[in-house]
Amino acid sequence: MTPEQLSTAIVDVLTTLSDDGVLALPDGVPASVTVERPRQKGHGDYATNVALQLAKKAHTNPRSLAELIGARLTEHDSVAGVEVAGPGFLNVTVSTGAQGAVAAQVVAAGPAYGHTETLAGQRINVEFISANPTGPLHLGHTRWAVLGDAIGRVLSAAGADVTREFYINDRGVQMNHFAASIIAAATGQEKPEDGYAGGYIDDLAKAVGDAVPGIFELPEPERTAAVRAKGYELQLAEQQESLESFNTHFDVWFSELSLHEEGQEDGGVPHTLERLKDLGHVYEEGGALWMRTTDFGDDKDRVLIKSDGELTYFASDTAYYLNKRARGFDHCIYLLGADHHGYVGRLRAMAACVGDDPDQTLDVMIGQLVKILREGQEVKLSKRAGNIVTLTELAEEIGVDALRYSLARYPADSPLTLDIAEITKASNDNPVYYVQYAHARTCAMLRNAADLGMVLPAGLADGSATEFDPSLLAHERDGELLRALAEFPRVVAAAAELREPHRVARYLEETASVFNKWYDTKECRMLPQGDEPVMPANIARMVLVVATQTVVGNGLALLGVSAPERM
RNA sequence: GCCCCUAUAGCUCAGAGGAUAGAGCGCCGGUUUCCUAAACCGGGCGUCGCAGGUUCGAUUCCUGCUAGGGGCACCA
Repeated sequence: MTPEQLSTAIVDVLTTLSDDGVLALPDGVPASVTVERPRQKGHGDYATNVALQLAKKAHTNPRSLAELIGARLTEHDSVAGVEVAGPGFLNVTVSTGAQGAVAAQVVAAGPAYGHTETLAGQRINVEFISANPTGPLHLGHTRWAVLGDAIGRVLSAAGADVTREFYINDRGVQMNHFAASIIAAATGQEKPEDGYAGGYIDDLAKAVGDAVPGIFELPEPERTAAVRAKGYELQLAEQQESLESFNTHFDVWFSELSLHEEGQEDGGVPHTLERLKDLGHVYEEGGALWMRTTDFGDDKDRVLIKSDGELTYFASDTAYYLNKRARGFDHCIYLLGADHHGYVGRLRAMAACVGDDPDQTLDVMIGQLVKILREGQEVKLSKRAGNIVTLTELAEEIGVDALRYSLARYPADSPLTLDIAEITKASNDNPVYYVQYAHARTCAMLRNAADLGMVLPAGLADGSATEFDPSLLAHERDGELLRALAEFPRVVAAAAELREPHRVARYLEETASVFNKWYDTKECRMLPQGDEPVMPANIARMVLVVATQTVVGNGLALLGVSAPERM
């Protein structure tokens, strides 16, 4: 019996009581009730506060209501006992067989276990990183790479239709600075004011020259245009490769420039400006075109076209938003760094200006910045040469799994300090290895089981597995592990709804710990010892181990971290 | 001045309004004729920043303060 099934059982009891006229609920029977794992041993396998919640509405006191519900709930086949405790909690003990059956449910679901339909029907666009294609991705992008990717995976697992999108800022003066910097490096000139520096520019200059011989000898403005195009191409490819090798995948690489091209209907910049004018939210002042975002809570109005005729970044942003909406997305998630939090107000106002309710369609997540310690010293990021910490370097130094996991286990709004020494430690001190080890351990056990000729019972999916007796998982440790595994779908659903993938990581650490304790319990040995024959209890525990392997493997997959079979 | 985030054990941090607030690290001590000891067991650590409020119940929600970080462009 999973917590969801228990919740349903309690709702059924409430419905019965209500139908029988024993209980009067003015607002009707709730669709679901809260079922949680009590922190305290002795408070049952599961507890519900339903009586505390409903007592006032039902004009009774919590304890009497709890007694009433408890009496009926006890009759349920899967419920072994119910106690009323404290101010009116119901502490429920699940029957051994019903609890053990969870293992079969997990194994039957396999890679789909943990997936739900809680966000089914939602089309969600997750935009993250969205760096300028003028340099390598660095530490500042790495956290969003991990979180955005994991949020995408978790949303998909909750049934949403997800598109992960990278917005390429390939338009604007920075692209010309970029080209000028490459040309300066190639021709041995001083780097220009506002230019880009760093060793990667020298490398890029060489690569551009190799790719297009004679490119630096072209006359202007052909030279700048050609260098800009080739440099952009190479730099974008470098970003894409580094993300691919970081196990971070995008469905769409969206060019800002494309918003300005001919033929863009919905979401094209000219079209967007027309639409805004029609909607009456723009005005001219001082030779510039403004959007009246203050009508919708922004601090000040924002410029769309500068007095020199140049379009602002905000004009592209607005067009891009409309473009996403025109592509059918109900929710647009933006992951931005804390240094961009000032954008939240204008993005929301902009959505309101075009007739949307930002509470419904916009989800701007502001992530706090990451500090990194090397040998106890903060690594200072600087745009000056040599002081850039790139995603690729970090992944090489720390390892993709350890880096991803270390960033994924904290909520986005928590400021974060990563100590390189700590997260590169290949030991149980390091949560990533602790979790991966639990997975590797299940694999080792199952290899041994296979050697002994143990096979997983057939028919686990439809409950016809006669060789699996769930009531043999009767040890206290069996119950703890089963309840941990039963939690997984709720954790994934919560992670998706709250856009908090760190919940998956924390859950995995907890589950790995419960599994290791189970493993060290003599009474719960999965393999027969010596020349003992394989008993039904060994088979039952084997199902439990496969279930654990499934959950840990599925959970790591949601974080984009590998689940090794050996370590 | 205005806005956002944060404040929980010595350190790094979890903690969808629930019962006696947790984990890891660090410190001390133990466990292996037994499926991977990258594991497990034991030992102590707290005015949940401060003050009000909502609630049967607040570390959690609201308000005000205090402290730290970040942000307030016709930049990209």
